[in-house]
Amino acid sequence: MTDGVVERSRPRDRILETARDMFHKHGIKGVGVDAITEAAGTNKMTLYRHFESKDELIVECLRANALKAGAMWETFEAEHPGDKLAQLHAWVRKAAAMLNTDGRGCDMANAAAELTEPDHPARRVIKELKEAQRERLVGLCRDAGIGQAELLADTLSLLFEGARVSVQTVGAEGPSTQFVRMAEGLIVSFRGTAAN
Amino acid sequence: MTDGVVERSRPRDRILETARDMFHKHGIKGVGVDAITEAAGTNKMTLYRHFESKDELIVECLRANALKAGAMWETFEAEHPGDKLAQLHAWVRKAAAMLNTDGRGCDMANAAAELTEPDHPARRVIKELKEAQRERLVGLCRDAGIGQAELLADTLSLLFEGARVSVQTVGAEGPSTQFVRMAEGLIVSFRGTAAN
DNA sequence: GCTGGAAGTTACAGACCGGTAACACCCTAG
DNA sequence: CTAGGGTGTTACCGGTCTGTAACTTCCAGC
Repeated sequence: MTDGVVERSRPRDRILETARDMFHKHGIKGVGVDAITEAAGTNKMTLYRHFESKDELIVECLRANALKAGAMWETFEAEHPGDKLAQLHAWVRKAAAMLNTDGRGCDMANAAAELTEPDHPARRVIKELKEAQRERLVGLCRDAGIGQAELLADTLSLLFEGARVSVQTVGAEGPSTQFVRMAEGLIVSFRGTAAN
Repeated sequence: MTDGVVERSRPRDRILETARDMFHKHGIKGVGVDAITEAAGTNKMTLYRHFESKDELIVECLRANALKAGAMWETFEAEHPGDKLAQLHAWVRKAAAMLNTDGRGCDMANAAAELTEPDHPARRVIKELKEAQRERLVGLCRDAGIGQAELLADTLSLLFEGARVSVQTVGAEGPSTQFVRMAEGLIVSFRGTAAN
C-alpha cells in the first residue's frame, strides 16, 4: 500500500484512487500524470479518455475526498443515534485521531495553497465543499442544543484546521497535542451559555 | 508594486525580495527562477552566483520572512511598553488585520504543504522558525500573568493558523471573521483562571 | 587610466511537464 | 463467430523547469 494501487477494478476508479493518494502524499504539483497512470497500472491515454485534463482530475479527486468525509458523519449518527452531543464529541475524537495518523494537512487546504490562480476550477469546488462541511458542523452544534452554534462550530473548525497545518509544520508533538483539551473545553464553555 | 520589484539595490537583495513576494503570491512550485530574476531586473546567472540552488533561495526567503515577522513583536513592545496584556491584544488585532489584507496563508505553512519531501532543507527551517514563533507567544502570555500560558498561546496560534487557511479556502467572509471575537473571548476566559 | 571582480548575455544541456495521434489488442455482447 | 468499444503501446509535440558554460560589459578602487 505504498503508491501502487493496482487492484483489478475499472481503470477510471484506479486512476481516481491512485491520484487521490498521490496528490495527498506528494502534493498536486509534485505529481505528474505519468506517475499517476503508472502507479495505477494503466497509461496516460486511458487517463485522458476519462478526464479531459489534469485540472478536472484534481477537481474529481477533491469531490471524492468530500464524499468519503461525508460518510464519516453517517458513522457518528450510526454510533450515537439521536444523541447529537455525543456525535459532536465523536467528531472531536475523530479529528484528533486524524492529527495523529496523518502528517499531511487537509487536501483542500493544501490544494488551495498550491493552486494560486484565482480562477482555477478547483478553487470554487474547494469553497463549495468547505462551506458544506461548515454547514454540517453548525447543524450538529445547533441540534446539540448549543447557543451560538455558529460560533462554536467556526471555532472548532478553525482550531482543527490550525491543528492540521501545525502537524504539517512542527509535527504531531507540537501544539496540536492539546487539540482535544481545547475542543472539549470550548464545548463545555458553550454549553454553559443559554441556548435561548 | 505588482511583481516588479526593480528598485536599485544590490542584486542579491532584489532577488530575495522579489522571490519572497512571488513565492507568497504564486506558491513555490508555481514560480520558476527565470521569472524571479526577470521580475528582479537581473538574470539567472546572478541568482546562481548568490544562491547555490532554488532550494537554498527558498530557505533564505523563509528566514527573511521570519526576520520581518520578528520585527512585528518589537512594535508591540514599543507601542505598549511593559504592558504585556496590551501587547497580547495588539497581537490579536495585528493577526486579524493580516486576515483581511492578505488572502494567502502563512508562507511557512504553504511551503510545508508544497514541499513534501521529508528531508527537504526547508522543512527543518520551517519547524525551527515555527517553534521560535510559539516560544514568543507563550512568553507573552506568561508575562501577561496568564495561568496556563502555554495552553492559551497554543490555542490562539492554532486559531490564527486555522483562520489563515480558512481565508485561503472560503475567503475572508467565512469563519475567519469571528477570529477577534474568539481570541478575545479566550483571553478573558484564561484571565479568569488562577495564575497560581 | 588600468585592473579586477561583479553583473549581464546568450546559448545550451537534460529532464520533466501536460496533452495528442495512430495503431494494435483484447474481451465481451450480440 | 464477429463486431465494436474499451484499453494498451509507442512515439511525439511544444513548452517549461533547474542548472551550467563561455563570453562580454560595466564600474569602483587604486
